[in-house]
Amino acid sequence: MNAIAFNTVDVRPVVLDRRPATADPGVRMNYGRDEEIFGEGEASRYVYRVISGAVRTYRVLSDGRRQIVEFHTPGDIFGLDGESRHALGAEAVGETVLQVMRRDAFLNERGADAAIQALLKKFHRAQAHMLLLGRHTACERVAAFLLDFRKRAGADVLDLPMSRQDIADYLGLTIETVSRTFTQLQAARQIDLVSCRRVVLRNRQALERICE
Amino acid sequence: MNAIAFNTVDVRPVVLDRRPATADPGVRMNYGRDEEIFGEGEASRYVYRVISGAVRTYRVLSDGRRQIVEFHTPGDIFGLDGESRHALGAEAVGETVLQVMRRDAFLNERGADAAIQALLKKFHRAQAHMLLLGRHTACERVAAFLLDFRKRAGADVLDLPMSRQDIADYLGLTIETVSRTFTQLQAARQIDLVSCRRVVLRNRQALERICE
DNA sequence: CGCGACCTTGAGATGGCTCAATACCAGTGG
DNA sequence: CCACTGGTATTGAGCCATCTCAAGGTCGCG
Repeated sequence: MNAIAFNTVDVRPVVLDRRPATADPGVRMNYGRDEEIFGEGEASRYVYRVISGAVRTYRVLSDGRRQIVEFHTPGDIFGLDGESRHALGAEAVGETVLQVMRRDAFLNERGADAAIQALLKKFHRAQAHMLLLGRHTACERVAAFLLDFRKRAGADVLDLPMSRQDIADYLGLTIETVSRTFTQLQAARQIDLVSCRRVVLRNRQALERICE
Repeated sequence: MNAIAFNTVDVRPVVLDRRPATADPGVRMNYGRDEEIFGEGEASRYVYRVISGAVRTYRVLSDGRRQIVEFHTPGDIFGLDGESRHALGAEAVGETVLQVMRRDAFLNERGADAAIQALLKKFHRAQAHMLLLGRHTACERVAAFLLDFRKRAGADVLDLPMSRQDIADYLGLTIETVSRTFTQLQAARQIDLVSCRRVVLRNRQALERICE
């Protein structure tokens, strides 16, 4: 089980904030490891905010190839993909707690501003990810991935909640290539693999240089 | 590296236009081939709708690698990337006419609904593109690209406005691979290369099968 | 202690890349 | 009308980053 509760930090409004009558304060739900939150093609009625844990959103091709579109960690909002139906599937990476809101409430009542901000942010991330997938080498991808998680964690010691396979499917690589790249970065003294899920960044600047 | 030009700019604001007080119907502007519409990092004050022609939005790495994030054809809206500054650059692919609107007007006054719809659509496309870049073969990418343009054109005869280099940078391939793949598809009787910019789809179903 | 899930490592195969030559085509000037 | 030029596209040959296939290794847990 994940002893890796990604951040204890930031527990946002642990309080169901007081909010105008109509607005949906959000219900909390718990999900276990690999549990499905919603499936591709399913009606999209809710929007989710990660309270703790982590979520992956993904698409799969009929032959099993999978692309993880994004990992969501505490504070992130997801579920806005697709119009009336989800274009992506979503699963909990480890034990995860989510705040669930009605989608229409989020998009409308609540003042569309929050929705627009969330969407702009997602769109921005999507662009960066495209550049990564289209034009970066394996090493650059892994370095960017680590730096992204460093940013979320706020510290150089990362407890990655996801498996190598998840990372591979996120970066558009194979599990073997991801593993080898980790090993390489360790050999280059840029990271320390304390365990396979625990990575310490030893030389952040070098990693940043790799990504340019 | 990319064959991006330094062609002489051809007069920007060909436009004048009576602009009603608040509700912004949009000013029209013309752009010449390869002319910059906005640059990466530039303040993002406007949102654009393509009237005619085509636009590419892209990012470049310092060493010249370029990823075209999206092609925009008539009816498409772009310029919503980034928050206060553009995360992408935008250039006219060929002679292009745009309708320009103030960004804040688009996002607010105008009823955020249009903005949300546009963003959701873009986000959706971005996801599909990630799957393409991360998990598709060269052949699948080119087939998907052609089908995407077929959809926009509404006919099996496509007049592609962009160069092979543009296509390559959009699909995360090299120009040579794109060229070879076109040749292959022609050999397989799935397309006809009337000229390098004019492609006829001879067997759409086969192409769809390639993309699954 | 042994099982199962996951990760790492090795060796060989390969798709797409790089480098390089050639072809095409429109414009230009002789 | 043709030769020349510059930009773009195609084709070929060899290479290399990443993938595939396969064999161990590690670790948590019953």
